Amino acid sequence: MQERKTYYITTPIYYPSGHMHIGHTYTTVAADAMTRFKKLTGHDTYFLTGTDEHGQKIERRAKEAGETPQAFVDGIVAETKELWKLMNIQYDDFIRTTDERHVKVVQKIFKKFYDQGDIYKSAYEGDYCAECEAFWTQTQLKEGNLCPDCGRGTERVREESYFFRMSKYQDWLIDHIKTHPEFIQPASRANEMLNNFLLPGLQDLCVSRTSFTWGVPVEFDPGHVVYVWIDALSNYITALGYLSEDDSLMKRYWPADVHLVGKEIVRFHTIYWPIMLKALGLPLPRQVFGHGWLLFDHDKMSKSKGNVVYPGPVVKRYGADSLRYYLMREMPFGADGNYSNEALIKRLNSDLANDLGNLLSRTVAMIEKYFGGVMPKPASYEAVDQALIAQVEALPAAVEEQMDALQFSKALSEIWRVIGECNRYIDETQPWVLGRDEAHFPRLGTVLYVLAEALRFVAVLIAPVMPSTPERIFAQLGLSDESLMSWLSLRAFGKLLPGSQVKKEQALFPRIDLAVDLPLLEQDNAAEIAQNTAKPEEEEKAPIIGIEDFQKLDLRVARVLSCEKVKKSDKLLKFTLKVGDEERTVLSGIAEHYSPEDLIGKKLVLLSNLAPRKIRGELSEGMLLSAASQGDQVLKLLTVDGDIEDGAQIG
RNA sequence: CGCGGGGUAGAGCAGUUCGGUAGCUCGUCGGGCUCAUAACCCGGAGGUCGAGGGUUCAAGUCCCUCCCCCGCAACCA
Repeated sequence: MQERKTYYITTPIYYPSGHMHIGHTYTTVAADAMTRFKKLTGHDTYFLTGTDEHGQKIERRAKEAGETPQAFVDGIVAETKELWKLMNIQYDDFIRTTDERHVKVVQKIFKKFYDQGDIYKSAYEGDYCAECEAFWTQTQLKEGNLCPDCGRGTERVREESYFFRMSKYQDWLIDHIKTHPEFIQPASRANEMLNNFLLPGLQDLCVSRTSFTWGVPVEFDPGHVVYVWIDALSNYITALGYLSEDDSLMKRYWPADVHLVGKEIVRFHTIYWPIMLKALGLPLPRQVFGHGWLLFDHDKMSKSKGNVVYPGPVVKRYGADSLRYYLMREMPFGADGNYSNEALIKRLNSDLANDLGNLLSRTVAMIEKYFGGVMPKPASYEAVDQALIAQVEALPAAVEEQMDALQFSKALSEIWRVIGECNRYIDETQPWVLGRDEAHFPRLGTVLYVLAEALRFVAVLIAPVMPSTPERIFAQLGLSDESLMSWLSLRAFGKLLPGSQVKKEQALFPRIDLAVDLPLLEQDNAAEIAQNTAKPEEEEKAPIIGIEDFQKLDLRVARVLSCEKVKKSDKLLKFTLKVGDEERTVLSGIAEHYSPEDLIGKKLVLLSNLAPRKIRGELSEGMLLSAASQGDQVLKLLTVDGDIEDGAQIG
């Protein structure tokens, strides 16, 4: 017996600092659909997902919630697993970076790298934002050394760290990418990696930290924990038992066929990860597929903007299959796409209710009406039948071709094209006319049989994306023989057995009233956002201070003499200010909120005794005060009420 | 000139590899049908393909210049 081909697919391991939203769902559904398709076509599949649970941000969130980091992530992970269950996701393994099996192997890998000279000890210096766990360069920081991402303060940190010698493997990797065009998909991302990172030269990568403890300890150097790269990326092999007592899964499934990732982490998977694998002497994954993002109102989903969408409300109303269909159908896999509840409802109505659901409904209804619910026997096929049959028979190969390229949307549109053909076929053959005369019943039976058999093909082919729907279709068609629900059964048209009892049931996908449901969906989602952000997002309260602390600040009224945009910067404005008889240059990161010409002559509030600092090569002598809403959507400069001379002291 | 992606009908998108009648879904208007979930089928209207220039018998597609939007710039799917 020939051994079945294996297929190993992974999602990224998600960061459980908050609740999983529809973006995570998108990736995971894609992996699940792909796994189900490969299983259907006879592969030995393995589907891995999980969570990346270490790091300072988790440590902090846990503290805010008054929990230990482990208890905190346990809670999120439990919810995540519930969500995947709700979405009908069938993963083979859920790896957590806090699993002992993972931790032990990460330590072994780290040690191995160190022993073979890929990792060396040095020091890292930079401006660090503890909230975002990110180092920023001077040019990236906002005025006042604020983190460009979250707007909080950063600190200058010098930290002893271990580094990975990336440059050593650079030429090998460039060669690999160039000689394996299928490795990075879509192909445009390969150019991005080459031009942005590889060809200019790789910097050595910082792979340990001492500034926090919530991570995998470096065994041979207490105080260090393994930083995200080696910890997180290696999940794809630790889950298979690499370097453990039982590595049979590793032998069976590695290298992975596809790592499914969002486009923002393509870099880590196509540069760091291959280099790590090379250093371990392991083969590389065959493909890293960087898919696009689900945008909301053409904007990135983010909690601070309050535009996150959670899958719960949609699934509760319309079922997991509906949401899965929409996610896989609406946009080409790889490109960004817009999510909106309105588009969702329209798509469900037209494709699922009108086209597919109604096709089944009218087919079954006619078999009941004209044949007492007994599946008729086909007589001879006419040209119109043969044309449809040819399309149906060609469908599995077409779907397979698109699925193999992870083009879910195209695969589905192939299926729906045939569904459209079936609806047209009914119009052409006019079965209700045939039904008026018993002499035409053989012909009528043929037409209905062709439709039922076409629906069987459709039901089998949509199963990877919509796993619960096929059985509902089969039930109505009176089909219970499982061998007729397989991929192999689609080799030839006409396997459906006449004589079975069909049964019309309630609509597969009832039509949705947009006007009624849209507000309800938005309401439910808003409620979920509120619930999910209630606890952890509380702002830290500033400590109570005495007047003497306040008096350290020298606040002055400053008149804007001139103001211009700083070149090559999106956010910076350069001000020349009159403060009494002094002139000052100050840079401020507010260009997204103000036009320079509108500010000239205004009287603003300046913190004048802030230590000067170079920003973009210019010396900034002070800081203009402003008020900002959360996430900086709205930002307003402070000004004074009424007229007063510049230089006046504020207190 | 930091890098990358994008700009095609009212909306959302395909088509650009390799030049040859500008297409799909939704919406809209008209017609058909009555088996079906007010569903289905046919047809119409609607586009200077971001702007300008060039190559060519022929440009959405190739070349040059410019404008606008988005993302990335050491972990947001």
